[in-house]
Amino acid sequence: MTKNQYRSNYCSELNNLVGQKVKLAGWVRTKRDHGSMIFVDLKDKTGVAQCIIDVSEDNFKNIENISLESVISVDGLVLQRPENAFNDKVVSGRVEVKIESIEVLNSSDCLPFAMHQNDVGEELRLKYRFLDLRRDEMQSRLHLRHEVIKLIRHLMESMDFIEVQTPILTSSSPEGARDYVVPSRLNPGKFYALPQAPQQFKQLLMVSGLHRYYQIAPCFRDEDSRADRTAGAFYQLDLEMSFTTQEEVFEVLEYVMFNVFSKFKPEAKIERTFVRIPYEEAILKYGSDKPDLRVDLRYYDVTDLFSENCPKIFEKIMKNGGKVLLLPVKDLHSKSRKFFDDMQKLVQDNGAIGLGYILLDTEVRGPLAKVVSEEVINFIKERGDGAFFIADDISNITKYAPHLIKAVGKEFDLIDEHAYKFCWIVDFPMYEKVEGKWQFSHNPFSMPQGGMEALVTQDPGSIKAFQYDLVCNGIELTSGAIRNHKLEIMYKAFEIVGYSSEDVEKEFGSMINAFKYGAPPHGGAAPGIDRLVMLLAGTENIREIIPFPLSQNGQDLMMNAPTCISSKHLNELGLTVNIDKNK
RNA sequence: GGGGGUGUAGCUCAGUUUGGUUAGAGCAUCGGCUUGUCACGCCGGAGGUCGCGGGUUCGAGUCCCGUCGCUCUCGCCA
Repeated sequence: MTKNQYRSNYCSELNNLVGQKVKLAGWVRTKRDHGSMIFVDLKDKTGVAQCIIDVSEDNFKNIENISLESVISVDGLVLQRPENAFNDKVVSGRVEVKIESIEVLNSSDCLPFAMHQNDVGEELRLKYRFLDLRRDEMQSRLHLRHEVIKLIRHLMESMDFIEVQTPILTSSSPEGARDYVVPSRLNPGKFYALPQAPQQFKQLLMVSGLHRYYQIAPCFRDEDSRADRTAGAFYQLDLEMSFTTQEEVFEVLEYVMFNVFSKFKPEAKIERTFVRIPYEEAILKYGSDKPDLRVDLRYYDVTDLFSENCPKIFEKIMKNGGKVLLLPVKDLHSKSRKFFDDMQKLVQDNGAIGLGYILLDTEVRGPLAKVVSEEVINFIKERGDGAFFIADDISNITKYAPHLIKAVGKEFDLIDEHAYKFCWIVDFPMYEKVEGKWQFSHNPFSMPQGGMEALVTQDPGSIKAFQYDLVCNGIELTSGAIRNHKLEIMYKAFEIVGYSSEDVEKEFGSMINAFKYGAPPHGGAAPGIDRLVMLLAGTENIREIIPFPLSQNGQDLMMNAPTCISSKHLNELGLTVNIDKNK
């Protein structure tokens, strides 16, 4: 502890200083006025110290008017409290400071909300974020975020990764999310884009001969926000390795996640290595490529059991290549009609046509009882005493199947709320068909499994990529890939989605050019830092662990961003604003 | 861009279903009392453009239309 003009000690280190003079500085958290004597709880970074003002002494006239959250510095004597006044809820609760002199360093206006209040509306909290962050709960979130990032840096450096800063002003790229753009004064009419991720830069660093790169990198995507997706900027642990394999990337991230969760969630006892689930299997078992493995339920693909004796209602779906999935549930027959109606409504609200179910108790009951075969009944019997059926296109099933599995899991108490269940989703399809045209289903720079031969000989829909996600509790924490570092394979891969080599060179010129000069095989991933901290903090929305988040509409309610700029400013940039101001 | 929720005192909310006296409560604030409290306590006062604009009505916090903020969500997020 270095003494300075403001303090000699912190509030939580007074227990062994009885009889000594100290100087403390901090915020007036609460005041308790007993007439001739006032208790002041002084709060600093370490905690709270109770200070006493004896108002009968002349030098404290009017001091009872000192407002809450004012910043003060006090000189005083540390005293043992009377035994009946111990407060063991506070570290320094057995001592107190008798104030001898007090200096108001900055007084506070009347507060917009009380510091102990934890039901303040988010709008007000964002407007007064500096006060909101002063609350204990938010302080601990700031500290958690710092500790997580500090540990990550340590872990990455222990594995020979070096941190490199990449540009914030870069060029717009055609694929992906909407860009945030910044007008260029020196190049009127032209715009920078803020990077959606340092994707191309980190690949270029691999070409530069960097062995292992990482960065706590800001990423900017101009898309609508969600509870787990903030507007504006978010942060990734961006990493890339040369001469690497998918397995090696997994090892690195399993090491990071294991250490981070072991430190901050030791009671969760997470696995040292994570289960791998091929994309197709995840979709059929959980209806999702980000399954929440805490829920002890799964679907079964029973399409084949319906190939003969197909009930009429499933006929059309199956003819068009749809699937029939079965969700067996124990004790399902005990549920009321209302529960089934609720589930029906849930899936329909999320795009399902309907929801079938069968109950097996003394007899076979339910809307599908009459139409399914003995074989199906037996299949259910082995796994429960009832089951839900969904029959639909796979692309549609993924919209509601995860909701159903979660709701049923909740109803039957089959969710281990305190667990952290990780899995790798692997073998993502390279392409998907959208409105009759092939598109990259993920990152266009991923290496197709099977390389050039696969691109030339296989149906695009059957080609898998070295593309993987790391999922925890139904949240996509990481996306990554082994990259395509061979130009001829790149051109071919783009050709399938309708890009000529000229198009590719035009859109991704810098990377294409670099790949002509000795690009090593490389790959990496990018875990979302905010989502990781959110998981560790257990908050309902991601803004709780972001110091200064934007609102859902992308506004900073404290700084009043974004704002209009002056016409002089616009002229300098060669811009005219073309919106109806009256609107 | 679509759908849902929400907006009343500085804060958290009641009142809106069924239009009708001066729009209430708790906390905070202000004044008074108070020497062992610790989110101290007791007494009293002040505090309102019911988000904003328009309409219906003798009369609107309440009904209708429009609009804005916040939020959840679908689309979107290679």
